[in-house]
Amino acid sequence: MENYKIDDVAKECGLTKRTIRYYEEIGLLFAPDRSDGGTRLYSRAHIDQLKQITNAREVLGFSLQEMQDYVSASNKIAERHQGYLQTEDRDQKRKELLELESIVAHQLQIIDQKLAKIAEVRQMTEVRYQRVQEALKNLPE
Amino acid sequence: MENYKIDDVAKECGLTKRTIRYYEEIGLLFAPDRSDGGTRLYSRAHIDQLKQITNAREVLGFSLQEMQDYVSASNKIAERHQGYLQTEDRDQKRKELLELESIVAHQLQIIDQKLAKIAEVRQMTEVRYQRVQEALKNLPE
DNA sequence: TATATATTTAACGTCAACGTTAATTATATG
DNA sequence: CATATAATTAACGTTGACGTTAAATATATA
Repeated sequence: MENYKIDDVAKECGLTKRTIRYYEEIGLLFAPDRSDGGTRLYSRAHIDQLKQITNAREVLGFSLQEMQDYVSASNKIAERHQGYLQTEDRDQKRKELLELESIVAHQLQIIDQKLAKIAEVRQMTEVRYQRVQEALKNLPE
Repeated sequence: MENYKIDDVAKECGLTKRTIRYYEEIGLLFAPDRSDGGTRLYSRAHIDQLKQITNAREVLGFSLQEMQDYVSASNKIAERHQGYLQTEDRDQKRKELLELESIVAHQLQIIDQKLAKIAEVRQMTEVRYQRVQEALKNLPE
């Protein structure tokens, strides 16, 4: 299992080292293991998660605060799916799942709104592009 | 032709008055006519343009600086399309049009990248949603 | 026309999301 | 193993995008 140092992660994810430490500081990113000397050692899972975070942030336009909720929800779902957290009582479990369902449903709703809006903007931009093309065609030689 | 005051515009566009003045200040919005007393009087065109700006900004994730370039290009195209700016020489005209073409083509490219990314994020979110649904179904009564 | 409400400019304040710097310690390399 | 390069924490700095306040007009309304 390979290890990556912070600069490797930064380059692969297109972020700065400061940003990565900052994300860890505010609890957006899992703290990685450390070497004996204290150097952060990342795994591929960290890199993948970081990429997902920046991707989601970019398309959703969320603040880092909002991203924490987003990430928190998806982590809970991942944990559950891997078989952890199976010890609580039924009512508690159901309640938590229903809350997760509502959160993720809301996220889907936001995403779909974004999709609709971006389609609209694309349409308007496309029209502009065609106008420029037309103007170029109509230019006398 | 109706006139709107800044608070009407703010409400319809979902912005604050400060934001609208700020956009005008940095040249993102055309300065509207004023009453004799100095009160800003907006037309429907202003409102429509402002809505387009906020829409595009939201989906593209542009900074206000980047939006200026975006708006500047679309304004040039609109002017041209309405028959202004027809007096320069052919080479100059062609050069400008080619530059506009490149700018708008780039915008389309960015939009399509966004669309691809958002589709990816939607897919992952959808998977999470299904997992929650599944977990709810598998809950013993 | 008096008065309440809204608008204007100017200036300073704020907050998120990092950037930058410095001093210190780790790790890699000839 | 010496030394160059990289990582760490801590702290202060910066920047974009407005918020807020104040003092002076303008506009709307009883």
